[in-house]
Amino acid sequence: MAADGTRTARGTARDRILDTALTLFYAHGVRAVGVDRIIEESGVAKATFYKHFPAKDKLALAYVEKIDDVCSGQLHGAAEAAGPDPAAQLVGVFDALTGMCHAEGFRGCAFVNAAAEAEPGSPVHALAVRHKRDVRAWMRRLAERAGAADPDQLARTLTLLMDGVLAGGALAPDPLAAQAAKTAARLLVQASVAAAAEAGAPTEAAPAVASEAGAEAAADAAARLVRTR
Amino acid sequence: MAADGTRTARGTARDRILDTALTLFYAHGVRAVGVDRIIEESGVAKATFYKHFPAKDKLALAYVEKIDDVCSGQLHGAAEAAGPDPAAQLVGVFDALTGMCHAEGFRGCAFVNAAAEAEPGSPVHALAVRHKRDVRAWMRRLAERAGAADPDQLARTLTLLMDGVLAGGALAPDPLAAQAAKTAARLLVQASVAAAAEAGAPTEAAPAVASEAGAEAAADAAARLVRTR
DNA sequence: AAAGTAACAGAATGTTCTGTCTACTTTCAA
DNA sequence: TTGAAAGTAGACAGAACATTCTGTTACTTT
Repeated sequence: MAADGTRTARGTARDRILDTALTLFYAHGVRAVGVDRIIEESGVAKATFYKHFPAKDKLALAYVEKIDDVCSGQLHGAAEAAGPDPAAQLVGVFDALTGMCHAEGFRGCAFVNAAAEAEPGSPVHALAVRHKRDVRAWMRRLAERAGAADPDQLARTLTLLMDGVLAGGALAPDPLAAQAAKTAARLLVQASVAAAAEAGAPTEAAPAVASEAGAEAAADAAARLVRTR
Repeated sequence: MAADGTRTARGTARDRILDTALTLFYAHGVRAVGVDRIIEESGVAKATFYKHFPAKDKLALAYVEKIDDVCSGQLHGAAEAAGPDPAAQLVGVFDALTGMCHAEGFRGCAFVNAAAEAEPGSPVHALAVRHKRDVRAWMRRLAERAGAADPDQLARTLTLLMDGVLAGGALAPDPLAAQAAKTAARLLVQASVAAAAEAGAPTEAAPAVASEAGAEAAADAAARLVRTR
């Protein structure tokens, strides 16, 4: 075995450390897991550990970076799977949440959890902030392309729903939460798109009592909301 | 001073400990704050500390209990301030979130943060779960009294928004988040109530294309959603 | 006046954790 | 073949942390 030199059981020593940290940090929290345990469970020598990660903080940062990659990938994947229509993609994103919530050992949003343990100015916290900002910016672009009346507002609201599913999911393990969020998202997207479809001046128009098109679409969506699933 | 015997600067020794813990635990996390620091900052003797809280875990539990009281009080207060109409109360709850987000040192949902550091079976975690469940049950009752088409679904969706504001607020300090959530909540409540107002059979009716009343209300709300603020 | 209670001050203990250091082994490439 | 690179095993120092223990002060109740 280990025909490729520095690799043992699975992957590089660095990969094993990071994989182990991913599991343990997410399951128990960054502070609750000592380096000794990571070293033992990844089957690596202590010197090797500190060669790759000069301090525990660096490993924590690498952990959040990895989560960033994985999470963004899942969101983008779910959006693409919903087809080419941006409005459908905005709704499709919520399928990724369903997957996350049903994953074995789901324990809420890794960014929120990690940030809860990190000091507000720290690299880990900053990275978590950036991740959330990037997701919202991405959804804002989707909302623009979908022709939403106020892309900023829509993106904000949808990311609130997403955060709610992930964060709240750690406490109230409600399998219907993601479903409810998706249904609400569909309503919000349709209402925003429909309302924009007619109001010529999108910003600060008159009292603007929405006319037929918007009303019908919103009502249609509302009816769907009502019928739960 | 200290005319009442066992009290020193402010309140009982126990109160001072709990107050200090409230501040420090929320600001830095439960694990990050040592008992020594709490003892020092609350100006209490070590023996006194361990007399009131036999272990740090007990203090952590008391901390979450206190947060439970405070938070529930704020939510109920905001609902009452919105007047007697249950639908208005459901929306008014979101005013409490605005207050929380703008409070000095806001760092997200204390329950989510505490749960992130606690093991899933632990008392602290269980209490956080119960809190979220209670809030949702309370909102479900409000939704029932408001005549929502599906109170369960509506309560679920609204609590998702709330969790999103609180949890996400720790990362992306967005002052408009609570506002956006409230706007979306108003839309969702109106849509649900309006849709129920006409469908004789509330559950599994026909395709039920919503008629005037629901359409108008939903559209009105949609228009408001569109105009951001 | 005596006893009881609640608080104070701070030393001492044992565990846990991070990070360093020494010494030996394996692997690949020059 | 030799030597750099990467790894293994584990002892060790030093800090932090939770918890216990000893002894003192002050006020209240009997």
